[in-house]
Amino acid sequence: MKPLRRCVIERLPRYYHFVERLIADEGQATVSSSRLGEPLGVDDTLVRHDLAAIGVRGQPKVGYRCQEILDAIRTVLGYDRPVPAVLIGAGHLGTALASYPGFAERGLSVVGVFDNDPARIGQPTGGVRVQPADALPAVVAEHQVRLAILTVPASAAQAVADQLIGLGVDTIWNFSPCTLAVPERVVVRNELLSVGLAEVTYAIHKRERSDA
Amino acid sequence: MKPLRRCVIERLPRYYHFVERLIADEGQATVSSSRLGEPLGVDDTLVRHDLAAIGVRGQPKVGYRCQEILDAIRTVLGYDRPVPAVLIGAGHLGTALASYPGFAERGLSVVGVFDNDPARIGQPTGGVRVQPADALPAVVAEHQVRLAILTVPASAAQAVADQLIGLGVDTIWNFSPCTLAVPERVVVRNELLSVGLAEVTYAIHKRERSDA
DNA sequence: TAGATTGTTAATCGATTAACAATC
DNA sequence: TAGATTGTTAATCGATTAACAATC
Repeated sequence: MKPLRRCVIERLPRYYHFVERLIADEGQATVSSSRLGEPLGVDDTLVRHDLAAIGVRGQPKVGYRCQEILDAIRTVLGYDRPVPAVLIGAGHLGTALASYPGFAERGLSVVGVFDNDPARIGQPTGGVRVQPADALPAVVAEHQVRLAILTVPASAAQAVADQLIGLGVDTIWNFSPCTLAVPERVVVRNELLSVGLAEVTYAIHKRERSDA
Repeated sequence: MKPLRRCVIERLPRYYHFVERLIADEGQATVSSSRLGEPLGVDDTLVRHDLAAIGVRGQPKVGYRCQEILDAIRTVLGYDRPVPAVLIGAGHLGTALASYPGFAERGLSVVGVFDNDPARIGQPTGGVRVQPADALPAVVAEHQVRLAILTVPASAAQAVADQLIGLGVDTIWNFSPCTLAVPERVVVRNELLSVGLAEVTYAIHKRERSDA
C-alpha cells in the first residue's frame, strides 16, 4: 500500500471512532459511505476514496462492513503494534494525557512519566509513577523509545527536546506553546491551543459582525 | 476585509507566536517573509499572501515591521476584544486549560468553571472556583456567554452540549473524544487527541518499514 | 427487475508555489 | 547603482466533488 496522505490519516481516527460507536450503540454490521461521512461533514465520495485507499471494499446496495473498516484502520494506523513513549512534564495536562485510556487502545504505551518538580516525583499518573529527569536515559534505552510527548512549559521545551533527540528519540508530540528547532530526520507534531482558539474566537467575531 | 480562509487563520497564531519571541529574544524590529515562514515550514510567498490578506504591508529590502504584524493579528483574531467562555469539566485537562495564561492574552476570558463532582466544587482553578452545573444558566446569562469549552467525559458530552445550546451558547470548543450533533448555526471545533496520535504513530511505523 | 450503493475517472475547486516586475 | 525583498499575477499541485457506469 502506498503511503497515505496526511489529510486521509487525520480522517481515519474519526471514522474509527464513529464506527466503534455504531457497533456498540446500534449493533450495526454495515454502514454506507454517506452515513459514515455525515458526522465528519465529508462527502460520501470522499469516504469511498478514503476506504479504497486503505483497502476496504464495500458491497453495492449494502455498504461497508463495520468490522472490516475497524480492522483496516487498526492495521494502517498501527493500533495493534504498540509504540513505547515517554511523557515529559507531569502537570495537569501531562497527567490528563497519561491517564487517557484512548492511548493504550490505539497502540500508544506510555512507559515513563518524568518531571523535575520534587513534589510530583513518585506520584502515580496513569498507571506509572513520575520519575525525575535523570532516570530518562535508562528508560529510553530500555524500551527503545522513539516517541516523546512534551507537556513542559515553553521555556523548557527546547532543552528537553534536545536532550531527548540526543537519546535517540526521533518523534516529538509537542503540547508546549513553542516551535521546536530539530534536525530534519525528527518528526514534530505541534498541538497548539492558540490555533484552535483562533478558530473559535474568529468564528464568534465574524458572526458578531454579521449580526450587527 | 473579506473573511479569511481557515488555513490562514490557523497560521496567524503561529506567526504571532514567532514574532513575539523575535521581539523579546532578539529585539528585532523587522522580519522578512522567508524568516517568518521558516519555523512554520511555509514558503515565503505564502507568508506574503497571508500578511497581505490581513492588511500588513512590508518594505522592499527591509521586510515587515514586527509590531505591525502583531497589531494586525491581534485585531483580526480579536485578541483585544475579550470573549467570555464557560469551561465544563474540571478534571486534569479542564484544570490545565483553565490555568493556561495564553487564553487571557488572546482574548479568551473564562468566566466560569463547572463540574458535577462534589469533590471538585469550590476548588480554585485558574483564578475562578469550580461551580456545580446548576449554577451554569445564571453565569451564561450574566456574561452573555456564547462559547463553551468542553472537557467532560465523552459519555456526558452530548447532554452537556444540548444544555449549553439551550442556554444560548453557539460555539463549542470540544475536547471530549466524541462527535457532537448540533444545529447548523452552532460552530463546533473538535480537538481530538486521536488525530494527533494517528499522525505521530503513522510517522513512526512508516519509518520502521523503510528502515527494514 | 428496479433501486440503492459502490468504485473510479474526470472535473472542479482551493491552496500553494513560481515567476517576475516594482521598489527601496 | 546593485541587490534584496516585497507585491501580485499566473501556474501548479493536491484535495474534494461530480458524474456515471458497474453491481448486487
